[in-house]
Amino acid sequence: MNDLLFLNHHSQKIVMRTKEGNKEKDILEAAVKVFGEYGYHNSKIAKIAEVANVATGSVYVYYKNKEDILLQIFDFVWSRLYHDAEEIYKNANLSSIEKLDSLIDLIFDLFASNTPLTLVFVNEQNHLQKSVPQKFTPYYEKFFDCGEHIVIEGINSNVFTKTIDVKIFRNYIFGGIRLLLNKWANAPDEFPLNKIRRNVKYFLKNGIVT
Amino acid sequence: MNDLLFLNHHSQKIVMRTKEGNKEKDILEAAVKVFGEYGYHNSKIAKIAEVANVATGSVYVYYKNKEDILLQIFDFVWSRLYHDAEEIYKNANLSSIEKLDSLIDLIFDLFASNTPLTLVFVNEQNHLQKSVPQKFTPYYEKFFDCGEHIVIEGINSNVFTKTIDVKIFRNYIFGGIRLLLNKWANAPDEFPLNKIRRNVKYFLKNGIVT
Amino acid sequence: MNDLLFLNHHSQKIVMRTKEGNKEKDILEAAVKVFGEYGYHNSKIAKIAEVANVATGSVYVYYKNKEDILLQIFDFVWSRLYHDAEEIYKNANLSSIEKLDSLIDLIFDLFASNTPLTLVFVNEQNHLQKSVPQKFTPYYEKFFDCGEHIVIEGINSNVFTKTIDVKIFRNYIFGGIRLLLNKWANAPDEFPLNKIRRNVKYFLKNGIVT
Amino acid sequence: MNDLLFLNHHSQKIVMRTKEGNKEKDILEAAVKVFGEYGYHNSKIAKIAEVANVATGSVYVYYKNKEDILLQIFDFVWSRLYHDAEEIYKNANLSSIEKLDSLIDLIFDLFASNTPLTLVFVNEQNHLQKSVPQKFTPYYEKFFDCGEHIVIEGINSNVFTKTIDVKIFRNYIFGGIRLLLNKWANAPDEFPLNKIRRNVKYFLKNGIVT
DNA sequence: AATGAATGAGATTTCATTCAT
DNA sequence: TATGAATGAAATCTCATTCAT
Repeated sequence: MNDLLFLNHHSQKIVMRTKEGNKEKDILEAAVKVFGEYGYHNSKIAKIAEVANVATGSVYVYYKNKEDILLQIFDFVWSRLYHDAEEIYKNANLSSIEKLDSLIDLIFDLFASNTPLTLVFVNEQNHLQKSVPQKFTPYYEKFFDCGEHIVIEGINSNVFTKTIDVKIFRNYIFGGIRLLLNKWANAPDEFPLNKIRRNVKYFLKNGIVT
Repeated sequence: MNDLLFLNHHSQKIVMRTKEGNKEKDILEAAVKVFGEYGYHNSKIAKIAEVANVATGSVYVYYKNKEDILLQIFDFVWSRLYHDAEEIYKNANLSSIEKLDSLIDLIFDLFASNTPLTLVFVNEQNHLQKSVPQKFTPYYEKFFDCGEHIVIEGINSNVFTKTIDVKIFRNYIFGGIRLLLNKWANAPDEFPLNKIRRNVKYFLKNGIVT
Repeated sequence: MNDLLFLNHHSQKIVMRTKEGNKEKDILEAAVKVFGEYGYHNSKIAKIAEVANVATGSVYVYYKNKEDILLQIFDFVWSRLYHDAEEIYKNANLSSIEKLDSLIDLIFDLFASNTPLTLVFVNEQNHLQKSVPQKFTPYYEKFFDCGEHIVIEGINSNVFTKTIDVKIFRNYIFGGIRLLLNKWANAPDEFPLNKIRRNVKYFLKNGIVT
Repeated sequence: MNDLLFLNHHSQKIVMRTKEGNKEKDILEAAVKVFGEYGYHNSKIAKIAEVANVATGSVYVYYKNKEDILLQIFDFVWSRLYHDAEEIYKNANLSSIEKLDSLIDLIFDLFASNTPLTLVFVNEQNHLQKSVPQKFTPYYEKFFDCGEHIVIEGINSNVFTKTIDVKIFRNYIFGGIRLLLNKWANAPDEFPLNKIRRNVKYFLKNGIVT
């Protein structure tokens, strides 16, 4: 979560990096590491507290419960993705193809420097969508709507084919990217991010038939 | 899991369908239902036993532990996929494109009639690959190798482009299909399997640029 | 709870006293002791299990949670009181005064040999009526209705005075008895049960004015 | 607790009513409300602080711990009751019967305007007498001694019967009143205080036999 | 093989109390 | 005095697994 800003429960920006520390942020970052390493269900609150260098009880000062922590992580990620995606969508200087490429870049750029966050992102979303769908971040849908609009624009301007179903297409790409991010996070040397990025851009535009 | 054969721990075919029932198979099928509905971590052995109509303790007569049940499910699925994929691969009457299409069909055909199995397949594999990678079914790799060979064949015969990285391609497709199967299993009307199948075949061959 | 029968969750009589033991009953009796000694809120499930000579988890095999145990205790007591009270009420051979005296005896007889049960009875009912009133045993109201009917009978036959409000009277007596049972349970020598019993019968009939 | 004086830890009268407020008193009054509503064991210090409009930590500036707050409440109540009872006892103008009636009135008058205080009084005394008997307010015993003396006076002057045991009698009445106060506090319309008062005075003097 | 009662380790969560400011 | 973030001990409850029958 490096140099990124994010918002706490009261929508105040958490940017403090002073000596006194920022426990809310420390805990969230620790949770990302722990969830990333062990998976949500095998992660213990005590371990998160230990990694965050706070007492167990302190976790509950900032987060309602274990699930809430995961919820905040996804809220952070999808909010970022959505806001950046919207900017791309609104950018009149970009062609449909460029917008789609930028969208791909956006995702890879966000995760490029944060393996644990990637692991949480690719592995734990199902849990939340199953268990507390009503509380799941609204940015998720908004992001996809944004992507959909870009594709529809491209179809209307005859750059993209009419043949495809947009809803299916968006899930197809996202599923593909998600699994590739997973592979990268587990074996960065075998699956270098830039190679993945290049291939994905090619696949989705041209397919593989010569 | 209907009319499919599968193998027990001693690699004996389980086909018995006598009156007394086949508890090993009953338990596995019950587990698929329960894991599919609640997710692996929220599934209780007692619930699986109840659905299978056996006593809790009986589950441990046939399976070492909870994880082992999941392992057997994936072993069954990937074994099926691998064996069928190999047949396609070896079929001299098919072109590379036809083989690739058949591979897609293979997957969709397997899951078409079994929503719970689909849900387990798309949601719970990560768990096993994280937690017991060394025990994970060898058919998984074999299946993908098979798919890879088909693509390489196509590249060599100039039907498929050299531009792509085969390892990345295979994960890209599989990730896309996996997420789409998930969507279908949760909302079959919104995501009809045949529409998905048709779109996927188109995407992977042609991409979306006109 | 000595030689009394009581019913388990499935309304089966629990009378077994064999070597194999009867854990459901053991736990309930242990709970009476522990609740009686420490009070409900300061009683630990682990302590109850220890006293009952079972594992902590076994408590939850038979009881939904801590509150459920208390609920079963009160259900047992009030069911006993109600059923015995009804018999008295229906007994045509007794005068109204004799019925009232028998009602008093009934209560004292039930608790006479069981100090811990008395302590639970006099100290912990508030908790349940506050926290889970909807689940509280129906025998409680039924018992009091019974007592009320006896008093009304007496009023109608001019043995008891019209001056009183029956609902107030019933709570007055019961409150008085409850506190006296408490005193007895804590200091049986200072407050001998038979002396209490004799006094109570006198008070409620004659008052103290000469 | 309205216009009543009470004493702080150093036996100084707390009467200050300045703008800045009187936190010690605010906290005690808040505690009465919170204990009354939730019961002692389900009341949280943080909630008391919130109701008192002070910080959590401030509670510990004035009270040693949670139990101490309850102790102060009972000390306040029994001190009031004792001092007023003593006045009645010493009043040479009253007959024994009048004194007894005044004692009843005393109790009802104290609680008449303060439902939460009543609830604490009738529900939480057991807790203290069990858990910290050595620290329980001395006014409790003194109040009862006072009542006892009044009854003994009556017996000696032949107004009250010799038949009764005074210790038992005092607990009987007090138990009855306590339960009735409870009923009133929970359903003031069903159990109007004056009706209760009238009935209690009648019962204890005349009993119910015509 | 089949059972299901019994186990007990373990994890989440709560909250009275402390203490640095 | 006053604060309220931080603490961490403690307790309830869960449930995979065992084992005597």
